[in-house]
Amino acid sequence: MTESSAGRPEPADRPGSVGKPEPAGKPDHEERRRQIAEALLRIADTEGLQSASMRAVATEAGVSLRLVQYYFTTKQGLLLDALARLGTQLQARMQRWIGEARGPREVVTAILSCILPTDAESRRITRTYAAYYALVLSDPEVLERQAAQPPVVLEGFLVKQLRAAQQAGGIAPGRDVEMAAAGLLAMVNGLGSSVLGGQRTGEQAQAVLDHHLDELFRQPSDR
Amino acid sequence: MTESSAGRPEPADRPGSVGKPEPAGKPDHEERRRQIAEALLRIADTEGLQSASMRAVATEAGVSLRLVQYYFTTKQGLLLDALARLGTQLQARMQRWIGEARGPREVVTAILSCILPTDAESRRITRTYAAYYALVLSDPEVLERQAAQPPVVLEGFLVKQLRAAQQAGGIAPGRDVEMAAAGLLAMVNGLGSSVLGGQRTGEQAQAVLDHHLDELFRQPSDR
DNA sequence: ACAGGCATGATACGTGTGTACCAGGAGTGG
DNA sequence: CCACTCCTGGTACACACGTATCATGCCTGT
Repeated sequence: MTESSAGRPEPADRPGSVGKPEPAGKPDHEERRRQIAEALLRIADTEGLQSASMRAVATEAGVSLRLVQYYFTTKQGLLLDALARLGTQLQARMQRWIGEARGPREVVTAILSCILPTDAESRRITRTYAAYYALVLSDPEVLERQAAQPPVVLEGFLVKQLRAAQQAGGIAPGRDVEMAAAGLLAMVNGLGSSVLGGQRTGEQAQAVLDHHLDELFRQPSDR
Repeated sequence: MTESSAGRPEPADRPGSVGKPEPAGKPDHEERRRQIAEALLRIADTEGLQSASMRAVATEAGVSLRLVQYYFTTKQGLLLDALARLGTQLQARMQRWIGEARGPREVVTAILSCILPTDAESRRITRTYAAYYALVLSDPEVLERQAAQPPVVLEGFLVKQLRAAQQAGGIAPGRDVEMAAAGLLAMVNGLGSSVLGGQRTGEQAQAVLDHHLDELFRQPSDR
């Protein structure tokens, strides 16, 4: 049952991008898979994963049930593939945000606040991740690696950035940046949950984050 | 569908605690309900809510399916009742922890670290809450009030304690205690998620929390 | 032109679900 | 003793689910 998302036949001989933009003969496998997986993610976002049956996904994607079965043999395969795509989307968003940042402090701010559900895209991503959360917890081994990788590598990256900011003099040298990184990441995660739960708006969450970043980046001489 | 957990007939004439500890004639309604609801929570903890069918709950509780139906007419009723009980359990645990604390700082520490999944009881409670999380998110209005109440009142209480600590001189007067409370609570929530996700041990999460509490309670003269 | 395989549609199957129905036992007030 | 209400067991129903099966179209290589 360790079926990876690359377990399908996957013709392997991609004809490249030569002419013929779709003569309705050979459909683009990857495009189809994307279309179906995103339908699943859309349902997970709006109605939760428990409403994402194979039939519902097929309807949402505008294809027949058989097609969903064809491109993703089993439901678990579909769930895993969609989760991987969600991870890719988040990663792309984060790199986009990081790219616009100048200097270590802005990079740190970008990393953290790009996860907060403040705009439509991040709300969607966060809600969808939340939908997967319970599933990942109850399915111990299979999904653990797939989903537990991002957080740990992200935390390492954050530590690196904080250390850079510290050496540049933006953070007091006495600070333990590993502890700070772990705390900030957990805080952002928790803030996201509270926004999704309706106890806070995205702007309020952002304000809390900003406040703590100000606190972290305050020089001892500022007081 | 706004059926509260008190929607059952509820004989209303509790005979008090007079003699007859159970002649197998009239069973104790509340005791039965507790037994069944805790079976549901046990399943939610170990296998997730999606495995908590009426039949599974009945088997786990050692009663017939009909009994579960009898005491909780509908499944939603059972889910809500069990969630309310879970909240009560967490509240009881927290008051127990707070009771052992002397001084405002210890109260704050107790509030926060009693949520962290470090011992068996808190692991159980946290996992079970996590199992409910997706359900609450996808069911907007019905469950929102039931579950969104604790966090907001808890945050208010935390603010009060932090302010007390601040006036007692334990926290620098310049600190915004409301922001600090929101951040800490979110951080504890996020730390709990990471422990459940297996990225951190309970002890490591506790260490992160302690570090940030040290930071918050540090006097300006300490540096 | 013809086989062969890829792609897709319609439908069936077995299972598990929440809930409803019916029948009977046990205690109690008249 | 007789209804009467409160409990409890067994079972049935309708439905939704994931998956499997059969059949057919359409493109491609030779």
